[in-house]
Amino acid sequence: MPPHCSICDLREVCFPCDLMLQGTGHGNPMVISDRRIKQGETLFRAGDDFHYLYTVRSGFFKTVQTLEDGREQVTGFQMSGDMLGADAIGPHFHGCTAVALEDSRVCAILYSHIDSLGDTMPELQHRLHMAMSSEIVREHSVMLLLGMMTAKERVAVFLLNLSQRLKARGYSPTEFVLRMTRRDVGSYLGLKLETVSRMISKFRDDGLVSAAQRHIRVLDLAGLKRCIKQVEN
Amino acid sequence: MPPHCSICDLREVCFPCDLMLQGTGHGNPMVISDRRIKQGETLFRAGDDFHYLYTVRSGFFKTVQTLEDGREQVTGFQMSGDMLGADAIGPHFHGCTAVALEDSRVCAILYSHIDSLGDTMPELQHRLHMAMSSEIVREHSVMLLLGMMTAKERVAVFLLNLSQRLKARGYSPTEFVLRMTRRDVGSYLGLKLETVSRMISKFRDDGLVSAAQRHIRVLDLAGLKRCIKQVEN
DNA sequence: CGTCCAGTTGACCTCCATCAAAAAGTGTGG
DNA sequence: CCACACTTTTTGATGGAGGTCAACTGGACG
Repeated sequence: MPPHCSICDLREVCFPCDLMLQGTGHGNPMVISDRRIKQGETLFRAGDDFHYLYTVRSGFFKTVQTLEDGREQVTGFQMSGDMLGADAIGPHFHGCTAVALEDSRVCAILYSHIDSLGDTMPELQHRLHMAMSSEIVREHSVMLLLGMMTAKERVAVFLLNLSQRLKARGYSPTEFVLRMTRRDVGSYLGLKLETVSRMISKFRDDGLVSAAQRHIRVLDLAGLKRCIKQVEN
Repeated sequence: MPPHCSICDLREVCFPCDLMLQGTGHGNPMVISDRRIKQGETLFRAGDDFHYLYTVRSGFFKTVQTLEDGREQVTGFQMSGDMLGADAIGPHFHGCTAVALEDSRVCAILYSHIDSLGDTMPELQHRLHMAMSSEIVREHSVMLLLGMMTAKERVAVFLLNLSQRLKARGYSPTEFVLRMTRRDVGSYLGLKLETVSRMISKFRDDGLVSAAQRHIRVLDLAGLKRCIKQVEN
């Protein structure tokens, strides 16, 4: 497993950072880096035993939660630096399925080692806390979105958030390709795919974005932001 | 601060359990137990500096998240044993406000000590992970509720979930008093208070519950469960 | 006893879901 | 390279679940 954290592009955003370099001393390397997942394949499935936390090295994932009756919802989209699998620490098995939306690479970190390494690497523990806490914060904002926002606002928030995250990773915040279908976007936002399509068309008609299928160009960032918060409650 | 974890009723559900007994060795007690919060008062407010994680000893809280434009949503209800404040670990300040819905008591645990105590108490770290992970799981299920369920299903899920949690704490699962207003319930479920009221009235008309204001008696648990999953998607 | 807030219920309306059809894109095998 | 099948996206027409507005009821409390 060639690439180690010290030379990883994600040192700044990946939660274990380069703390893992020295391994565990148990004879096993703590990080399995550069596991590859092809587009459409799963990193883990709901119900799988929990052993590893993952961080995305490159590529794009969605996590899907399923209800007993078969209904399912996308609970998140993960890109480079994002953590996957933390919801499995409590129950000891994965509650959602992680699907690669393009060919991707991940690092896998053996959780049992993180959990028992507080003594030698207190900083590592703290970073895991930070990552999990951030996930809770993110989910609170999704709850606000799902509970309080109109369809137009939801799609605007989605695009702005994606733009923001791409920018933070050095990509263009104004021109990008969606890796997920309208159905996935709708599922994440609590909308039907037709509604997502309509809202994007509306943004196009209003001159806020230019959109051809999954290729999005944001023309008026401020205008998109103005689409939010125009509802009173 | 008289009551210590070893004699606490919540040993089984409270995440730090009785691991805290010995204090930190820094001269400060690690746990401030039995802090009292009166009905209507806040334990912390959005924007407050983060120092303590809390667990509810007795009473009932709601957490409220606010959007820039003033819209706000209830993101959770917490009862004995539940943790409060974990969303502040990452940002170092609280993102939501915790309001006591009845006179309540909490334990406060100094986070900086948890964070630096991995060496002496690895089990404590793991329990914090578990608690945070469980919160993520819970929020995933709320996302499903907000994104996929009808008003009737949401209210049924809410009542069943409350019943379940009360039962786990030794209270009657079929007869209880809501500590929150219809507006709070609606905010949590992404519904208007009138809709919540209508759904409860409907359950009453269907003989599933008897409800007089906040006093709820569940008459047909199985019937309530059947209200869920009758939607196809 | 009057005030105030929470809760209930009704009438109406709006936003988004649903259903449908066509267009555009993608992949596969001949 | 093209034909064909299949998926994704767009757009229109219609309907329904839940929001909005309003009136009324009933406890709680001074």
